[in-house]
Parts: sequence; C-alpha cells; structure tokens
Amino acid sequence: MIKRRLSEKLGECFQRGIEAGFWSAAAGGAYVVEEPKQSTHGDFATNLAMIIAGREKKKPREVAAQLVELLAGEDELIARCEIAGPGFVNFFIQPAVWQSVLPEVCRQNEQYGLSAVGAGRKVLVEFVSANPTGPLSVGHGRQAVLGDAICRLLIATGHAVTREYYYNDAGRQMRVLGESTRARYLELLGLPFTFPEDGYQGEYIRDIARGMVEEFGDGQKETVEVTIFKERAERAIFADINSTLERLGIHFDNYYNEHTLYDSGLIDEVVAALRAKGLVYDQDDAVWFKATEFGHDKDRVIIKSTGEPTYRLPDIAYHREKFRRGFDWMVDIFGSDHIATVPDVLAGVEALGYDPKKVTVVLHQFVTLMRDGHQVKMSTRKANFVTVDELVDEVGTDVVRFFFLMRKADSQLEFDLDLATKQSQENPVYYMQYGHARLSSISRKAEEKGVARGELADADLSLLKEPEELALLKMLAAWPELVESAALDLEPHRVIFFMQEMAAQFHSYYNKQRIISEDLALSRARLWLAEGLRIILRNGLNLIGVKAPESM
RNA sequence: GCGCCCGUAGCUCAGUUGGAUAGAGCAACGGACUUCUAAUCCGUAGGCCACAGGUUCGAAUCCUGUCGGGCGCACCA
Repeated sequence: MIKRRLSEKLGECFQRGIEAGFWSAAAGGAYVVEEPKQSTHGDFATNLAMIIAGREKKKPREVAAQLVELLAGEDELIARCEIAGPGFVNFFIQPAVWQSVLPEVCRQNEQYGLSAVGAGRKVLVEFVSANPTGPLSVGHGRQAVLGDAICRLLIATGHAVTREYYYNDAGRQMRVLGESTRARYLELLGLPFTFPEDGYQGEYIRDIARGMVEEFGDGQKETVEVTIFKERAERAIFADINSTLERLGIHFDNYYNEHTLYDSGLIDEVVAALRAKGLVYDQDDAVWFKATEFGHDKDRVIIKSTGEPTYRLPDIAYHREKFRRGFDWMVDIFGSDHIATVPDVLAGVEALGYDPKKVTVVLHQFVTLMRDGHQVKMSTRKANFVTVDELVDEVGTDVVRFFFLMRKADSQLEFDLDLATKQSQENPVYYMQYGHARLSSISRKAEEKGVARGELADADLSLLKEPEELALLKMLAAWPELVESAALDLEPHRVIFFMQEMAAQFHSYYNKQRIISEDLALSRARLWLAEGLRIILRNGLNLIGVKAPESM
C-alpha cells in the first residue's frame, strides 16, 4: 500500500518532468519501483532515471538529480532520497508512514490482504479430475492442494470461483475396472476367474468385491454384463476419493461428468461445427482435426475408425462448455504428463471461435516420495503406490498441505517423509504455526499481567522505531500486494515464502526485544504490533488451508 | 529425432515484468533457557547461478548452441 502511494507520487513527478521539458514520455510504463535487497539502498528504489537516460542519450545521474528535485516537498511520505550506483534513486520512507500501517491492519483484521482486483470475474478452476479407478495418489494430492490454494487466493482477490472436478465413468478404463472387480468377486466365491491383463491390482478392488459378496452372495456369478461391477466399484471409489478430499479440507462446487457431453449431443455438435468451418476431414475411416491450421506439426484424430471419440474431442467440447457457461477465465491444473493434450484443446476452442488466452494451464511436475533417504518407487497399475490417505494418516493434513505447496508448480517436488514426520525442530510447517501460537500466547500473558494493549487509538505507535520493528511494519504493508500477485500469477508458494520470512523476523525480534516490559506505553505499542503480525500469520495460514493454532 | 519443464551452497529449494555485494531451510561446527512458549534465537563455514557465446548502462533472469535430468510425442486418458 505504501509502495503504491510512492509509485503514484513518482508518476506525477515523471509527468511534471515531461511538462517542464526535462524528458519525453518515452519511459512511461517501462520503469519500476521495487524493494532493494539491501536495506542501505532505502525502502524502495526506482530505475526511472536510467530508463529515461537510456532512451534519450542522457546521463543517468543527471536525470536522477532532476527527478529528486521534482520530488522535493513530498516529505510527509519520503524522509530522504539518494542517488546511487549507476543512477538509481533510493527512497527512505518516514517511520510515521510505516507506523500508520498498523491501525489499518488491525482494523481490517480478517479482511486485511483481501482485494477486489478480481472484480467479480467468473473463474472456473478445474483440478484433480481423476477418474474413479482407484484412490488418490500423491500426484493427485499435490494437484488437489495446489488447486485448492489457488482457489483460495482467487477468492481472496475478488474472483467468483467455481471449483470443478471433471471425470469420465465410461470408457475403457472403467470397463477394465469392472472386469477387475468381477474377477475378484469370483475369486472370493472360489469360482474360476480370469483377471484382465491390464487390470487394477490394488487391494481396494478386493474390498469392493468383498462388499458385493456380502450384498449379493453368489447372486452375480452368472452376470455377463460388467455394469453392476463397474457401478459398485465407481461408487465405492468415489466415496473414497471424496473422503480423502474432505480430510484435506477440499470441497468442489461441481462435478462434471464427461458423459453429459454425449447425452446432450454436444460432442456431435462440436464435430459439426468444426466440419462446417472446414477444420475437420475424414481419412482411413477416422475423423481428423486440422491442428496444422493452428501451427501444430500434425493433424489429430478426434474420432477413431471404431466410431469412438479420442480423449481430445470431449476435452474440446468440455472447454467449449466452460466458455458457454459464461466464465471469464478458465484455469486448468494438470500433471505434466498431460502436457500433450494442452495444445490440442487450445487449438480446439480457438477453432470454435473462442479466445484461448482465457484459458490458463498450470502444469505441475511430479512428486517423488523419500523415505529413509531413498526414493519410494511407485507404479499406478500395481498395488505399490502411496495414497494421499496414507500420507494424511502418517503426517496429518497441515503437513501434507504445506509440503505440497512449498514448491512452485514447475519444480519437481520432493516429499521427504522423514522430515515431514518429525514433530519438531526442522519441520518447516511448525515454524509459522509456532509463530502464531507464540503471538497468541503473548497476548494472553499480557492480559494476565494486566497490561492488556488497550484501545488502538490510545497506543503511541511512534514508539515502534527499532530497526526490527520498522522491518516488521514494512512486511505488514507488503502483504496485500503479495497476496494479489500470488493470486494473479497462480503461485501459492509465494505466500509460504513470505510468511516464513515474516515468522523468521518475528522470532528474531522476540529473542532480542521484550514485548511486555516495565514501560507500559512501549508494551502497548508492541502488543499492537504483535497483534498485527498475528493477523497476517493467521490470514496467510488460512490462505493455504493450514491451521493457525493458539498454542502448541 | 521433435516439443515442454528443469539445472542456483553438501541436500531440498526461493529469487517478483533484466537491477546495485545471489538468499532461505536442512545438514556441519560454536554459542544462548531464573526472564512474554528453546517447536526459538545468535554466530561460523559453504557459490564459475551446468557450460560457451550473444543482446546492453547492467544478465541467475532475455536470445542461440552444447551437456545433464524429468515429462510427453497414439485411432490410450
């Protein structure tokens, strides 16, 4: 918020400089105001003078001097300016400005950090979208938590978010699932059976079959149709997936069944629409989409010679529905193994006359699970993969969510079970939670001692002038902007890094300065600072869906 | 062979549309509990930002190439 104020002032000066004939408007929009890494370089710095100089063959430091001249008279905001290095202008903000942030934080409380940049835009976030063939694996887990955190960020920034889970309960995969279940059912009855070659070997199939034995006895042994087995399996597995998502604190607004696309004729409609535009042709008994028209290296089959669509066609039809349902922005969260489908879908919606730029695909890399210093090998088909449920059993929801979010989506994520299992010390989850607990505890302690912080209006915040205190106040001020950028860039990990930094600064401050002391006025000011920090930590933890404990 | 992602401290990773002397956690070593919670803090050590060119006032960041790792490249999803 302070940065924004400074940017506006700087913009005005830039404008006045143009009017005064110091420089042209060429540098407009090209310069930045940023926070220097080094505190000796001020609270903020701008490269404006260097940009102007570069465009107009002037000396950067001379331009900087003119700029500083124009900024004179802003001493309510700026304590002093310095020209440094190749032509940076460094700004030192008045301490009173930083202190003024605190009442704002405390007044807004839960609201602090929320914004309206989303302007109520309708966003559809599609994630997980696992077909009901088995329990959620750790890869799904990452996607589930990532998607949910992105949704929380988008909601916090004023977007109208719909969380959607897209699935397919028809198709070959599900048929194999039904056959696998039947095989186990017959096996349990001691009857001859043939297990499908690429069947699902997990123990959960046996559990489902056991349920069917209890329900039907041997009443289904003659059943040739695989439907009932498929349905029972699907129902049981979906219930399992949903309970896992529930444990992670994730709720979907909508489940979209691929089947509805067929039932309502939307698949045929898409083919007809593409055909009408001449973007589809028949060859070798199959129907091809002219992906080459959209810069791809080859055309793609959308209907096989068997008459069955490939996955591309429903995917395209589904995304067309997202547009037709009136969403302004569509976010797809996929595992990196689905990368090949992305260009096809985007070309498809473009072919149908929609703007593919309204679709943002977040691809996340895989999760490798480490235990006892070794990678846990996993194979989906076989029984030996670790489920999200097992992970939650082992380390709890907070740790699972935190670990899945602490890397950017682009990075492969190493989930170190040895580290995650540790209840103390080096486990990074507890660092922030402990910060929150400590802050809560201080407040309780103060009340016990009868030095409650009192009314905010009565506190003398100008007493918060230690370097550590000003640094903390700056972090409070930076919070809303951080939330906004993390949201718009769909990068929840930034929230974690910010909060870790803030918790670190607080812990350090705590060890150096006493909050509750003999000096009542100072105590009150510091207690309000503590309250501000607590608010940010709690709001931040809420954003990533991790609990903010009052004590630990 | 082609496309996408990645390569930063011993390990796991940050690094905001190109900015000033490249950071954190863990691991290692040495310290701090009579005091608001030591699940904490302070200090030390650790680097050719894979490599080579290029773009410019300025590159971990942008471009090209090379090497190394991951994921894809179906009339599977």
